[in-house]
Amino acid sequence: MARQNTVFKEAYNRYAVALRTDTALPSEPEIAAQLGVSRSTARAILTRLSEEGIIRWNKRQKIVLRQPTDHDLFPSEETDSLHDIIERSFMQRILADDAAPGMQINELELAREIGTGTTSVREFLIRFSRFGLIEKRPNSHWTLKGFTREFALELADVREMFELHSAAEFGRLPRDNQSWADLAAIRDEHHAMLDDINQRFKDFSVLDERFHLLIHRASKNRFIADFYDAIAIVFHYHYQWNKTAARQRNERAIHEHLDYIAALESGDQAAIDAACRAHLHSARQTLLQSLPQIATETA
Amino acid sequence: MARQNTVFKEAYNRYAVALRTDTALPSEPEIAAQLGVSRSTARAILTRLSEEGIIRWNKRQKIVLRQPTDHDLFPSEETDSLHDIIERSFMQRILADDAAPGMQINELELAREIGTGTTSVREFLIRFSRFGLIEKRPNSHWTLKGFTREFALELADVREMFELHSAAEFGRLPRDNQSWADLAAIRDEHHAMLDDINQRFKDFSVLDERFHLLIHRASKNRFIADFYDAIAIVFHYHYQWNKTAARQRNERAIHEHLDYIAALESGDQAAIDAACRAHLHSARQTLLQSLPQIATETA
DNA sequence: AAAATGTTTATTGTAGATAAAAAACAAAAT
DNA sequence: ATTTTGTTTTTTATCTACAATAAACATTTT
Repeated sequence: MARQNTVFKEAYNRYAVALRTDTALPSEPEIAAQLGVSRSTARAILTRLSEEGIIRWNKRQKIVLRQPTDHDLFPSEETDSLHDIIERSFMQRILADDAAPGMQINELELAREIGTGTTSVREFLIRFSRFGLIEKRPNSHWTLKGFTREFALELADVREMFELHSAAEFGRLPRDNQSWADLAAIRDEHHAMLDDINQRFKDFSVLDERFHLLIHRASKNRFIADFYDAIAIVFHYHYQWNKTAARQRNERAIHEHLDYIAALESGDQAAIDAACRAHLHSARQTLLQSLPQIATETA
Repeated sequence: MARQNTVFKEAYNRYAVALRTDTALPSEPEIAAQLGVSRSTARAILTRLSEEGIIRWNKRQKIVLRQPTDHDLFPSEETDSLHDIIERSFMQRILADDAAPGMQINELELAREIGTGTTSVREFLIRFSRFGLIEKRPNSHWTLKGFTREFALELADVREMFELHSAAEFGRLPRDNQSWADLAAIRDEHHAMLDDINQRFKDFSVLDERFHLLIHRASKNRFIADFYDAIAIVFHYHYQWNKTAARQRNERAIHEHLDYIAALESGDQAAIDAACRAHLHSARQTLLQSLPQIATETA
């Protein structure tokens, strides 16, 4: 097998669930653009929908005959991209308790375990190496550096430098910039979450990511944006496996965010700096507390 | 061909040139450690040296019979690692005048031109992408973002944040730390270069890199260190193709370095901050002036 | 016993092949 | 004339295979 058609299957599912009986579908290029795939893939979707009797397709005429059922969709195992499968599987391994810093990472073993070829694993590891959690010795194995206290501190230091910079830039944005409207929307979502904190505290991490991403976008700096992507992925998996005192921690963070947002909206650089520092300081504490207690760097 | 034996050939050359007639060679593990290769490769080297009549080898006895000549060495084309070949070839392309920002990068075409497989090119591009000069659209081509004014400004911003941080950390190092001795040595080299500036101004870039690397090491932060690696590679190629007003520019930079070093040695954080800012400001100007004038981002 | 050499095994680095997906080209319809 | 559909070509993503290299194991030497 050279390549799985996961792009097709995933897009097919996405398109099928949105279909409504008796409606007419747009042109092929439009469908392709909607789904973010090429027209070739869009046509493959239409072909399959037609074969399954879900639409009647004749050149420009595309009529939805019936609503697709769950039975028509591809199972979720077949729609995940190989990259995502490897990422999940790998993160699970390195965040597991038995993954000690200094451990060797074997490409072939990983590939066999995941049920994939070595090339994909190699490429994943190369991409992943920019997060600073693994390191390669040339012509030899990868080494797991691990989610240690040192890692957390180094990450937090860079994050603070970048976010102070981005926040200051944000404060300088002209008032008619779209980001101010986005910020106001996010502010309102914070209030809404706070009103129903007991039910919704679990949704905070998504909101948190959106908030910080908005701030970092203001810097218009590709290195800062890339670094925040890395942080977001690492945190995503880390907090998924380490859910401690989430309710209280998140409520506190929401209040800090609201102070921070108010400072941004005031446009007062000193206030922005202070509010940003306050939040980053407590974010650092949260991160350090979430670390597995055993893990210390094996220099 | 699965893999070229460039590791062997490069290490063979390195070892051969250091041989002296009538000396005895150390044990295999020791040779391997000296060269930074495995014992397997070290043995391959000894085998070849023996076959060529350069040494007499019998178990522990390894006597150098004759000095190897240039004729005994492998030609330099055969000793470069594939990664280096691809890197050079690629940098040449993207720094060439006809490489306009927004241009597509074709893996297969690049591979054919370099005379290598696509896998190696792909892996190179993935690694190279962290420098922010190229970008990938999933399932589609790479795009050259190019050495533009935007790139230079974003790079300079991050560099300044990191170096101000590292310089402050350097100032806090205990006086018995090895870095202070290294700094003094580099200070002396600056003076020596200044005394003979007309002859030696071309060697400045190497000294410059060592100086800044020493500072960044003080931060003990893997993200800062990695970023400086990226800067160093980009600058290495960039200044190789853009040699403008090197004499004057370098002399000025040496003076700034000496001020900066004096500030570090004083331990006065305010002085360090000021000297660091002064140098970074002029480094930014140098970088901007070295840009090709045509290149502006195609958003 | 510890270190060196001799031998075998495991792992990485790279080429080549192939299906999926994108992109380009050609013909038809508004 | 522009957009849409039909068809072909190009390019990417991924698997498999294999030589180079590293690493492990076994034997010998000091």
